[in-house]
Amino acid sequence: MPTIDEIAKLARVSPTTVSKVLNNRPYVSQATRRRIEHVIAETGFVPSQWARLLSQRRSYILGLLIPYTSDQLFADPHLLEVMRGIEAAANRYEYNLLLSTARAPVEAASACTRLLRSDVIDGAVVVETQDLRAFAETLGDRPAPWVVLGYAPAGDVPAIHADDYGGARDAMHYLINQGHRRIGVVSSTPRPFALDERMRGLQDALQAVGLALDPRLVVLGDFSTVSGEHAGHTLLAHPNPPTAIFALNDRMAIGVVRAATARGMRVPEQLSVIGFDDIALATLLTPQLTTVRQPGYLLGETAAETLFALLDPQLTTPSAIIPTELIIRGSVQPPERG
Amino acid sequence: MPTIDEIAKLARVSPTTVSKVLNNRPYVSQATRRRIEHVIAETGFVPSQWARLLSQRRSYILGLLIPYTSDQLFADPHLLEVMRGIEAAANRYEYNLLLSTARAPVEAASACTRLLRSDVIDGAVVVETQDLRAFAETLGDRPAPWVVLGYAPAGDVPAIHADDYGGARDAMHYLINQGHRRIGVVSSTPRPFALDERMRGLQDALQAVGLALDPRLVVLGDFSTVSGEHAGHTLLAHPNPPTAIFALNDRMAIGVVRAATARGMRVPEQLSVIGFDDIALATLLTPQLTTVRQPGYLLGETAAETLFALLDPQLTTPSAIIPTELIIRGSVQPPERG
DNA sequence: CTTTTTTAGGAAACCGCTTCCCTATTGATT
DNA sequence: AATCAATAGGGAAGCGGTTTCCTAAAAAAG
Repeated sequence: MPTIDEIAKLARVSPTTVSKVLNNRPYVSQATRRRIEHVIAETGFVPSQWARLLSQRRSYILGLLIPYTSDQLFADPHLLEVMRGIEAAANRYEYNLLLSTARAPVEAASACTRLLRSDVIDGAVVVETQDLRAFAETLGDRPAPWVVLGYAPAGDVPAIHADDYGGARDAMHYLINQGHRRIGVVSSTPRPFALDERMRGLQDALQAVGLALDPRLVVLGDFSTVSGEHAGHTLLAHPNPPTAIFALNDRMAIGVVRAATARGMRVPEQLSVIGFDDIALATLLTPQLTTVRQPGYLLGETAAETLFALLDPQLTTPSAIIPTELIIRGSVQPPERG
Repeated sequence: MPTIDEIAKLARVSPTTVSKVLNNRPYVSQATRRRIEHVIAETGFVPSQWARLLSQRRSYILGLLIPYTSDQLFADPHLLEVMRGIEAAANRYEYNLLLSTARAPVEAASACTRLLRSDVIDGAVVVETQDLRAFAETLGDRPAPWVVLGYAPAGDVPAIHADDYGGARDAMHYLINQGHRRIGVVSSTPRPFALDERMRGLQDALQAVGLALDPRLVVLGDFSTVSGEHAGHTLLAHPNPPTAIFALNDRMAIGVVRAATARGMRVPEQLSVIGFDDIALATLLTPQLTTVRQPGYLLGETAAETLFALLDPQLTTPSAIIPTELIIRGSVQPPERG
């Protein structure tokens, strides 16, 4: 690989002049510029990023720090959708994406910390995790700017998340309006802030009509389809089973549907199911899943845009809440008269 | 962010000695080492990657060059599975993954070329693309080592791919054994090498029993579900429609099933459908899709491992062919007597 | 007790590019 | 014709580490 000095020598100019050409700066004559460009094309010279960045202090690399194991990441269609949004935005700014996942949940924080303290990336989108608060504190002096995708641990870092509260409230409201009174909930543990918000939203919807959540009808999963299936069985085995189940994400909702089917129950005739996220799979089921749409692409895009704004010191970047939308499809109907 | 000089000053030593400590080199006394380590911990110092790499010539960043638009990437479950494998392997070697997709198909090659010629990444896994041959030629002198995921354009770059030929041959063989004689094929355009191989495999299976592919029963899609749906309609509208359809990837197979259903046909009773890839969705359909499993995770993992071996100059790394497996589920059965 | 080897540590060059600042030439202004 | 501004280009000092080479002190060998 040639260096700028060799190019300079070949073009019979100084490295300074070559640098000017490389960076489109003025004060180079047409003739010289052309000569240098010709040599560059000839040799296939690509300036060293490292060296360039050492002096320029920009790597044009955006970190995407996902404190999960890669298995968890790739199993989550919603998160992938978010990633797609981030990718698109990064692309628009000619940034590359550096993906960092954790080998084990434990070491997630330290890997993120290292990256944010280092100068490899110009900034990062950090996906919310349990110990984000502790994480934020270990960051120290002057980390690269970052944005959290989820709920912020401290006040000073912008947080981008969907309107989990409103979405869950609307969904529950819809179930109530359809006539359901015994409603099961599949939540999860450990519970990120987003799920707290969803729980709060659905409880408020219940309270608004004088109902309350029966704690025996709340079962915990871990976001996966199989955990939803287990949860479904648990709920349906109840002596007085619910007529509707609200799973706090779509994958678990699919599990619930599967559990119901396995028990010979028909959805939505004998059991209404509602999910959260609106992943692509939701429309491929029969019946198609009624759910709350959380626009993953937009979330990712907004997070990245917020970060890019942050890279420009004079801009202030606010947190953002992305609206959700109730998508009514075929998995909910009024309960049968028993 | 502190620099090595400041650390040196604080620890009352020279930068050289600090560097020794940072890189675990000998010739530093216990006392001095401890003192320096203490200062480093105190200040939260993280050495600059850029600077370090300028002299060390390793970035510990692996490129994943996917010459598609990010939309195409994230729409392809098989490719995501491959990515998961690469991620896992990279993680094992403490490498980070730099994801580079193309904004437009056209500029894919140039972006890849730039990255491979630059020193940002230590090496790359390049997903096969149409113009890979031309691409390989523009690489010039001494690009970073790379591995192609798919079929190699030239002899000297290792290529990792599944046994597309054998998989397609086995699938077709199975259809024939089930008694099918009029078999439709949904291929694609532009056609990567992998699809050539699949076509070759299925044609050989037909020839082995004295049959030939009816060119009127070959329809082209573009890998997407909707294109499969179109293809399905086209094939089924044929005056003498096929009794089985072999879609050369699962997404198109799903489209075919959808088309059949829309026309009031039952799968597999009136139409057998077989796919290729075995994406997760294949088991969620009713009927579950019979398909050829292409182990995406293993493919990705193998590609990454091959690349890491390549990074070590004394090792030679061969290409690899990953076996496929026919997964028999519910979407194929013998044709009805007409 | 001298001589040789090993250990501990530092000075300075270097990695490849950018940038600040300086000089010489050309063109525009008066 | 003299003055001033703009243009073209280069020298050299960083950026933040690593590495080579050197010296002095301590340990081992004779």
